[in-house]
Parts: sequence; structure tokens; C-alpha cells
Amino acid sequence: MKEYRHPAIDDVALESVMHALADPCRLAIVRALRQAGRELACNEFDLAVSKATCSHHFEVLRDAGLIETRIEGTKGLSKIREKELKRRFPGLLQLIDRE
Amino acid sequence: MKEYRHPAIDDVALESVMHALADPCRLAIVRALRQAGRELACNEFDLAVSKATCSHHFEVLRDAGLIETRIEGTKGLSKIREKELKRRFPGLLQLIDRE
DNA sequence: ACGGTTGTTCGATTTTGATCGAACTAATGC
DNA sequence: GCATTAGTTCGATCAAAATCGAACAACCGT
Repeated sequence: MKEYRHPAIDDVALESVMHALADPCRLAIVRALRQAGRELACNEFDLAVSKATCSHHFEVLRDAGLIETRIEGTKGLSKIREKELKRRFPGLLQLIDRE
Repeated sequence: MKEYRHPAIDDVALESVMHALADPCRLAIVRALRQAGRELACNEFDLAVSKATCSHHFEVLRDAGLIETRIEGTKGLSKIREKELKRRFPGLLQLIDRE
């Protein structure tokens, strides 16, 4: 598996974050990660989309600085970039967590 | 000019808000309204888009519960639905205001 | 009544994005 | 080495969204 690229949080525009979270599938992923409170692999979400689409959504979330993914064996384990997001986008996680 | 329809704030999904703010033009409109602190007419923004497109963006923002518009003469004056947004989407305005 | 201002609506075009299947890569376990 | 697992990449398709010009509607001031 390839190495993942993660943007510096200060290079991320609010616009990109908004775009990433405007999709129901991606919002569900982020919320699941928030609730889990631990790293999750792509296939631990029950999303009604194919592997290819799922991979695409994770890429969008990574590019928007929302998640970071590390490789362990054949799996990619993702988590929210919590501390950085709290500093760079105060209010964001609060917003996502409501309801 | 026609009457504008404004959704009840509780009928608005976070997803819709995210989608509305994912567009650079619309984010600029909302930020300009925040900074102005008063009602603004469509043509008071210098957006690099046509009248038709501008009208469309205001409609999206209205449908997402972000702004409300009243008609005064030939103008449509818009402002942020501040109080309601603070209650329904805590963190949102804070997020928009940063930088 | 007429012309100017302000914005809407329509229809068409173009761009962007979501989605998938299939082929591929890389690590794991037997 | 070989099958399995996990995810990527490619190419194509389909749907949603941004954009525009032109025609229209409502109001204003004179």
C-alpha cells in the first residue's frame, strides 16, 4: 500500500473542510470516528458504497485535513486530527458532534 | 419581486449548511455579511459572477437557513440568521469568523 | 407613463463530483 | 509459493451543481 500524504493543517481552507463534510457518507465516517474514539479501518464502517468509492471518500477527508491514516499490515487505520482541528478550526468538532 | 421562503431552522440539516458554505462565492457572501453587521443587498458584494448566478447563490444560502432576506423597494436585503444559527449549530459562526 | 434599478426565472452549457467494476499492489498467513 | 485481505488506481458513466445570457417582473423616481 502506498504512503498517505497529509496536508499541513494551516494549508487547509475552510472551504475544503466544508466540501468534505457536505457528503452524507463522509459526514457519517467522521461521526463514526468521533464516536469510536479510536482508529478505524475503512471496512469497519458499514457504508452502502463500493470499495472504490470508499477509498475515494477517505482520500477527500485526508486532503481536507480531517483525518490521518497510518498503515498497519494490510489495513489503513484512520483517526480524526483532533488537536490540530481544534486549533485551526475552533467550533468545527463541536458542530459535527451535535445530534 | 417575489416573497422569499425561509425554512424553519430545525428543518435544516448540517449537510445542507456544509454544502452551502463549500462554495467560495457563498462563503464570501456570508463572511461579508458577518463583517458588515448590517443588511446588505445582492449588488453590494463584488462577486465575479453574473446577476443570475448571484441570485442562485443567495437562494442556496436561504435554503440552508443561513440568511434571511426581506424586500425593500426594488432591493432584497439579507442578513445572517444569527440567533437561530447559534442555537441550532453551535460553533458554526465561530468557525466562519476565524481568519 | 417611461426609464432605471434590482433581482428572478428559464433553458442551455460546462464543470464537478459520486459511483462502479475490473485490474492492480502490497502485506499476511498458511 | 499461493490464496486471502485491504485498499488503490483506472476508465467510464451518471447526477448534481455552477455558470451564463436573455427575457421577464416589480418597484421607484420623475
